Amino acid sequence: MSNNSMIDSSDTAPSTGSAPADQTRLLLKSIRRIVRANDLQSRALAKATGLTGPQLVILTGVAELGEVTTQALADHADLSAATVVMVLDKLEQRAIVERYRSTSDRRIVYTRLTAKGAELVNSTRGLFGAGLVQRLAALPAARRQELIENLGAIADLVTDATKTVALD
Amino acid sequence: MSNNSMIDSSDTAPSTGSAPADQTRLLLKSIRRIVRANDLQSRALAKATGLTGPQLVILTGVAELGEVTTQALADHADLSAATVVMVLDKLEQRAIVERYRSTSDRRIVYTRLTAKGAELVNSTRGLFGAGLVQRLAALPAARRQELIENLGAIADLVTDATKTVALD
DNA sequence: CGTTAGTAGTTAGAGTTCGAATGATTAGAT
DNA sequence: ATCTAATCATTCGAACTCTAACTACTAACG
Repeated sequence: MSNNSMIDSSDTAPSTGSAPADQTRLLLKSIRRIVRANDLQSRALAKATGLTGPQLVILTGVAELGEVTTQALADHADLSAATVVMVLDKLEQRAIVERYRSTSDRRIVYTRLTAKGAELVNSTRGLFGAGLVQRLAALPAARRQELIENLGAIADLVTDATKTVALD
Repeated sequence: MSNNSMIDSSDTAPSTGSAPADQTRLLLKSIRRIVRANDLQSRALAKATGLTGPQLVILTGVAELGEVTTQALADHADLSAATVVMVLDKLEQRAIVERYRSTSDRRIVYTRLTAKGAELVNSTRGLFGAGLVQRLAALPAARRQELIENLGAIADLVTDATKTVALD
């Protein structure tokens, strides 16, 4: 199970002493695992429900936010506006949402659920991360809270770190 | 800032009582943030170094594992074998790695670094997640440890949850 | 030996994602 | 009033990812 491969870290460790090289590697590994799980989950969801992960995310976003602009939806879903547009195109084709331009400012496009969309939300919302809910529920409340808070902290950390790439 | 949109949670909450619906939503949100940060970081890295995220991950994997099979690399990097092959194709084109078949079992393909690849690893390894390292180093050691352990636990959780999609 | 099953790697096809460029519309300055 | 700058949404091009075939090869069993 455990592979202590004894990699030569040689002189990679800086003199600062804190040098969490192994910790960083571990963290990056966990992130990749999470990213992959997310992808796999999305595909499985698509097969099971006909809606992919992002489609469901956007759909839920529209359900929660009501009449909503594209950009607001992008912020809410943590996706770029371009991606949101693509997802909305598909949802609109299937008459799950509808879009219309604001009359006061014709640049703005609002999105809202159709009746069909509202139905769909109710029937699929429970499915969204169902396995996760079960596993979370199995944990003590305090532990659950701890995990979620720490995950949020990590998200802050990496989001922030995105802004620092190669500043020499 | 806070939008208490008063969504009708109506009867969605099961009778179990624990029902961490909000917690789940929060967790999924954090996951999407992490996924996105990962993507953005990869693109920024590509622009800065000419190597994309996955390319660097695989490259580092080869550096750590030495002579390594495609599948072992896939496991190490948390990617499918297909993706690894595609990445290796590109790295091989650029003479960063080389591949050769095993003589004892001709199905097996080993990958190893070229001299050029070894050089590249040394020059870019520090760049990999540099922003993250800084931010981690700024934290107290105990806190750092806590975050990393909990992230690992989350990764276990979601990896595991992938196997459960829609079992009624 | 020869057929069958299993394994390692690869290719094909479909889907997501982003940044950059574009079009339309509005707000602001002169 | 008009010209310029900013804003919102969208389209375009490139990259990554996966699963599901497919090929090549080895092993196992009669």
